[in-house]
Amino acid sequence: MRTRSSRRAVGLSDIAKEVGVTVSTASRALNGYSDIAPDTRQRVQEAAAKLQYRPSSAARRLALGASETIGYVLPSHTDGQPEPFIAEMLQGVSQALAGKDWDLLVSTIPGDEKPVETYRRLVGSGKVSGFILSRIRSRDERIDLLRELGVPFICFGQSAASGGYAYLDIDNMKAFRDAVAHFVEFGHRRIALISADPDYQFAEERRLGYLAGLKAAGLPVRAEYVVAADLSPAGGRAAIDRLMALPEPPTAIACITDFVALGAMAALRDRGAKVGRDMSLIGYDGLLTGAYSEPPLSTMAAPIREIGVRITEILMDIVEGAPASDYSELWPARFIKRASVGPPPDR
Amino acid sequence: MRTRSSRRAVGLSDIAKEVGVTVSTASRALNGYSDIAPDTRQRVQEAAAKLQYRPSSAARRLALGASETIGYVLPSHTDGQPEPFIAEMLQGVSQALAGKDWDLLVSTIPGDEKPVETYRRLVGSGKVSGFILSRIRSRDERIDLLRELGVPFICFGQSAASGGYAYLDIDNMKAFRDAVAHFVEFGHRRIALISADPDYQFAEERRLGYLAGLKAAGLPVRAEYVVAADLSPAGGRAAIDRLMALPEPPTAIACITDFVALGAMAALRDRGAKVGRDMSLIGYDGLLTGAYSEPPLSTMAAPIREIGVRITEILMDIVEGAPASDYSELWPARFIKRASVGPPPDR
DNA sequence: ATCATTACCGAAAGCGCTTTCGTGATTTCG
DNA sequence: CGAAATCACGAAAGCGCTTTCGGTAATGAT
Repeated sequence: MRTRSSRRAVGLSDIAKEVGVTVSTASRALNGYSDIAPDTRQRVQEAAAKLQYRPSSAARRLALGASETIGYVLPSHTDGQPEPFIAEMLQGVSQALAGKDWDLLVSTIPGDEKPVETYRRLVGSGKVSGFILSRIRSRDERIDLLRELGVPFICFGQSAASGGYAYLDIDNMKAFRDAVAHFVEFGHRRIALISADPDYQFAEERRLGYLAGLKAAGLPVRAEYVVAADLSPAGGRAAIDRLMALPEPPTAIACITDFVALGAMAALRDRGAKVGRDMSLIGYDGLLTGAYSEPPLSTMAAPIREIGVRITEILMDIVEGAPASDYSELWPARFIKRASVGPPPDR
Repeated sequence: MRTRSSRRAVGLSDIAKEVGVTVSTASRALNGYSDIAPDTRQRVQEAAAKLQYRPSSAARRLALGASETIGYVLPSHTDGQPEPFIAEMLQGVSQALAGKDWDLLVSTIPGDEKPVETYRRLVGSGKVSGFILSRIRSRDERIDLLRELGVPFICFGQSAASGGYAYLDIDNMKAFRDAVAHFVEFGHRRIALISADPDYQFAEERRLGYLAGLKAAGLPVRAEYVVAADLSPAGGRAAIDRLMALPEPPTAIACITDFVALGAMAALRDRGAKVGRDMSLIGYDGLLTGAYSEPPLSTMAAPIREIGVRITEILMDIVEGAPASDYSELWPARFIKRASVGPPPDR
């Protein structure tokens, strides 16, 4: 039997007693009110430090009516494994939060619940005072809901809906325009795109970028060169099957995601095609594992972690009253050249 | 100017009013007290459902003195990217939590803070009522701290410290014994291990398993065949450099982690060695990307997500009073045979 | 020296819920 | 039929903090 810490957590009353003031004075001293004598404030602060005082977050939240926590609902992965960018994102988010002593609440959508219900529940119980949304859909009902509820949120990515909300996005169009341009530089003319459900706004933007790239190069658009895939390696595999079954297969493929590109690469290998020679590939995300594939995967990299940090800073501003519409940032993707791109094979 | 939902969140008083009882009755009705007339209870529940009542979590926590949230502190990755298993783990954890309406609080260790301080802070403010610990060290001060504080926790992995705490672990020893046995079956006799900081208990266990495997096969132990690496692809690369510089390099290598194995694979490729023919490799984790490397990586897979679920269930039990020492589970890793293992090259 | 400020702190209410206690109404039993 | 037991609910305190309000003492102005 261990001595179950019988000592209750130190509360405001403890430090008040220590200093010889009331809790209200102690509270105001700690919270920077001006009607506190400098000397008193000092003594309160010292006592707090000495006694290792940590305000009860529940009490604080109840009194304040604010939860000081931001929520992130994990995207329900279609495939077996969650997308790799999540952990990195969370790292950035919690890093930004730690500085202000806010919390990050991570949740999933229970199988028997509609997505919006999860958000509604979290808001209703006052657990969360702001959300980070990712994997935005062109018409995203989460945005509608949170707007209606008046709950602050920020999107990693944009929706097609009219503005008035905060977002931070990678310039998807430019990224894929650049990817195509890169292929073109190598002499490719039959360039395909493995995309995803066009309901994902980022997929749509990347497709637009792809089209813009073709146009800039004076290349024709071939409808059969754009295939939608699941956001997983398996999706990439399936897409390759379709693309290679074409009478005139492409010689280069821009992939919606590194994860997808990895699957595409494996499928090509199975078919005996050597990536970087028989087929060129560019992915998107900048996954570390992409650097270790064979061949290493060229990619448009997004600084997910930094995005997590920044997006969180913005969200905290909004929760504290800043107008959401003031915030919209578009960051460039960074092209990482590796060996998965080469000239088109000679006929 | 949107109509900032002026309607306050519906509270217990609202449903009490609706039904015509007091809040105390409503509360007891909702919480299953027996001194409530069945009819009254019914009406209260209906009103709660109708008004979409969600108890204020802050108020509840304050009154209850329990936070009903479990904490997970992200391991501070040495390398650039966080380890892939994290997202999957979190998925499992939050899934298990969702059922009981508990929360998952994710945090990081601020750069200027010692790890234990982060835990202490979270406990002190009453934000967390139990922790999930991963990447356990043989002498892990987090364990000491939480024990001293009397805070429930469960380890994914074991520490060398004496028992009395709950853990769930993969049978690391067996996994690596099996890996070696697998190599031996193929005729390998020069088998190496890329390990990690032996202060990680799992690294030590895997090393022990490796040694047991050698012994079972009557193979000699060669100290130079065991090298420690950073838990990243770069770590794998560096390890290969050391191993291949040996006068008599191994023909097979068990890798502490798939992530590490991927780096090793790339390094071998750079050296012109073909994995599966010139060198055999087995990893650990069962990462999806391992299936898409070239060649696909054989691995000892751990069902991370399920582990997350189970570990959370156990932790909740403990928080609710179950004795921690009752819980210790050892799960087997599942061997996934892919193409990275072949017979040793002929001399 | 008197009155209006200003500086500083205590008292107290309240955040929304849980839980103990007590009480009137109803039932049970000798 | 009266006393004891049971039932169903209301009243009220309390969780630990924040914040408004008021009051006393020290300061300034005249």
